[in-house]
Amino acid sequence: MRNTANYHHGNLRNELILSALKLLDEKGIEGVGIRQVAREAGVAHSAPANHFKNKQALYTALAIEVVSGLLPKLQRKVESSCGIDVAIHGLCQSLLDFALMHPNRYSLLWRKDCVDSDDPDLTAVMESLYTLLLDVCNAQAAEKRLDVESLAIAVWSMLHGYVSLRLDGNLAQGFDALTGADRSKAVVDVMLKGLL
Amino acid sequence: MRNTANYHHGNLRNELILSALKLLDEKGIEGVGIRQVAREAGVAHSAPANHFKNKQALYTALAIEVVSGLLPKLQRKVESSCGIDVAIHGLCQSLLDFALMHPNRYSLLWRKDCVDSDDPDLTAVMESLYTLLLDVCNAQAAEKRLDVESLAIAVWSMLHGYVSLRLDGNLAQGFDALTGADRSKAVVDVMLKGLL
DNA sequence: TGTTAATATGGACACTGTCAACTTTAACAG
DNA sequence: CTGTTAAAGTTGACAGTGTCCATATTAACA
Repeated sequence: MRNTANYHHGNLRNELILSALKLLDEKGIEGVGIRQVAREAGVAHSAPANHFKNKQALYTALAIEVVSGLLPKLQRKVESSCGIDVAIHGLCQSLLDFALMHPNRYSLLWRKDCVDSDDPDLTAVMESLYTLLLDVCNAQAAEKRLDVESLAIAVWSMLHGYVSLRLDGNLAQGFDALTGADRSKAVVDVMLKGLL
Repeated sequence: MRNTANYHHGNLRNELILSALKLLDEKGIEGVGIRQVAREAGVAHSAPANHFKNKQALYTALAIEVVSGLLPKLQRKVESSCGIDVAIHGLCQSLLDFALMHPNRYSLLWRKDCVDSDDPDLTAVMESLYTLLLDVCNAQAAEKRLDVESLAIAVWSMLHGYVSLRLDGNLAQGFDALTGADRSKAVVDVMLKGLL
């Protein structure tokens, strides 16, 4: 389970995921095919079949890898924030940063035509994400007498929507005409100020 | 340019788009291939090449068709609303209804890996959509002393985000715990109440 | 040391998008 | 009315894909 040079690779599954991640970052999900991943990893075109029964299974494992990399960053950000307002802002900003830095990784998470949404491991990490958001919204919801879930969904919708529009190129990166602030900061501010 | 039965079809381009639309509704964008569309229309696998130089070009024409069908509905809704608040709510609700009724059509519009975002005809209809939103936001923005664009982007982000999450199956269709209203209505209310 | 199961290989199959050569027909000039 | 031309349809081919199968190699273990 350690060597890399022989017939039996020993760690191919992980290496395939890393190759897939590289291809994802470089060319988007369309550039991640089973055969291409195999080429990138230097193995035969049919080797991945031993570790992923499907292309969908490969994509699912890739999505899990992405979320697993994102989750601790967000958790650290929330924990290091003092004050609930700061925590929400920090969470939103961190997710925005991640999405702009790794657009293809972020996009994959919502491609239900690629990923197996019913996979228990994937749903587990996704629920961790959602739980993180719920915790941050809890205090606010009580104070404002709102249903926690409705509030969380509202925050999550705003953020996800803005990120998606940015990534799809429908929004230019501009500046708020009144405040002069960077638009993404301005929009997040406008949205959160309204809700909180 | 009239007959449909002969070697020269006369109206194949439109018929191909209709076939593509049918396949899109039934199986999602993955089910819309050049050969499948040709089969659905009952022509040879290479006939579409005379009308669409690319698969991307076919998708782009399909997206234009979708937006062209959506746009007048929204315009009618806005015009028939008295009061700017009602207009915004109506616009949001109408778009939400459309997206939930034709999820695959809505999703296609944001698949920049499928569609040619630089196509002049597509950008034209998309800008019509955005202009509609800007108009509706204008009065509100002046009153609240906000940058029109930041406000419009915020509204648009919220709505698009919520719709996307719903369509991706990440949100169950539930009810607000406090008001008992349908969740989608509750969330739209929460978001708009905050902003307006 | 011999057996077994895991894992990698190469070949095959149906399917795809795209291209090229060909056929049919509509449109139009004379 | 006729002959030419270009548009619009056809078939055939090609490389690339995901998936399955039989085979070969080797790690683990009795």
